[in-house]
Amino acid sequence: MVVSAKHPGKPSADGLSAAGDRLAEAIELLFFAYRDFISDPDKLLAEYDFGRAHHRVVHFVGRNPGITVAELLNILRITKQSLARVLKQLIERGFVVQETGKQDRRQRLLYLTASGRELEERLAAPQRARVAAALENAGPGAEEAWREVLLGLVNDEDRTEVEHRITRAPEQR
Amino acid sequence: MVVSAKHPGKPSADGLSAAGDRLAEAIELLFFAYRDFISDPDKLLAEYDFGRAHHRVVHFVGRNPGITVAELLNILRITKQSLARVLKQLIERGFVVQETGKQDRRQRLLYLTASGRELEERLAAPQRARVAAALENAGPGAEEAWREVLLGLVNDEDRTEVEHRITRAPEQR
DNA sequence: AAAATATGTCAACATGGCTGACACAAAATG
DNA sequence: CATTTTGTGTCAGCCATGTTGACATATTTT
Repeated sequence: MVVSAKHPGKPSADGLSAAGDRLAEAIELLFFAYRDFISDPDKLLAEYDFGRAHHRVVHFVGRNPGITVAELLNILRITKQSLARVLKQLIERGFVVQETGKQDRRQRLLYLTASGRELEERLAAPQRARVAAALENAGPGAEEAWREVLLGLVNDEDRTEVEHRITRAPEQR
Repeated sequence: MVVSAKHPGKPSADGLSAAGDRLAEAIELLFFAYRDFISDPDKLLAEYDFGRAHHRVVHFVGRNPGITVAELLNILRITKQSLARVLKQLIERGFVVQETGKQDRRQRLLYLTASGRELEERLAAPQRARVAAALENAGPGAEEAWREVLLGLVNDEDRTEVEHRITRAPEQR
């Protein structure tokens, strides 16, 4: 094979810089993995007339009962107007409830209802199965390495918080 | 600490099912890692008045010179109408060129121009740096495990293709 | 000659981001 | 106690990017 001079091929095509491509491959792999990973719950969400934004809220409220709106915004990194749209629907349709904060009565603490927990469980099941299968297939020890790399991808200034969030019991309010 | 009976806490809060939560944590970690990973190129894209959709096209055309529209659609898993919108802009502004296929003259083979390659490089740089830092920090051997798990997350029916795509030289046309 | 394929395009619509402005209650501060 | 700050909600409008459906054209395959 000859790589066209007019249109250079991928760097590795000439066999000279294959090693330098490993990063590009890793980046691509992350794209493919995420593409399929988030595709799981879509059909189910459609049944509820919900979208991926609803999924994220249900997930993080489920994992952090009593989370405040501000904390949720900090996790999702979206504007409060964007969050309000989906949150309103989840509340109206009885998947999420709000409670006024005891210490700080300005806060609206968010909780899943029984229906909300059921939805969360149904959404999480295929993703858990997918991750479990991938981890099992990769053998023992792979999970630790995998998690360490993912954590390393998080912004430096957010890493501590994420680290706590995925291990810590929910903060008290 | 006492978990409210009215609003059950996360499963791990009672210390009884912490192990079962590992999957949920892994799922969350994937969310956080991807959230920050894709945030890198956004500022740069804004300078060009482009979005993430343009980024994806530039990336995959750059990595697969001469890729057909159909192949690109299969990678991105979007409709041809969605692709057409961003592809048209990339072509009009001189980042991508099309060439009629030699064997099959119906095909439009896609290539980056010099500007396109420059854009691709500028977009990829921060992501490569992020991944490189995460891998280095996780120590030797972590990369292999990380990749294996990510590959395991891909749909069974797509795994072989993805595997080839991230290692193989571009197919001939 | 007819059918299938690769691509392009038009139109309309939905989701979920965004900015900017404003309102209100509660808490924190001087 | 008066003032400022904070947490939240909401209205209005815009934009990017996904969707479906229909149709056109050129080319290849049958």
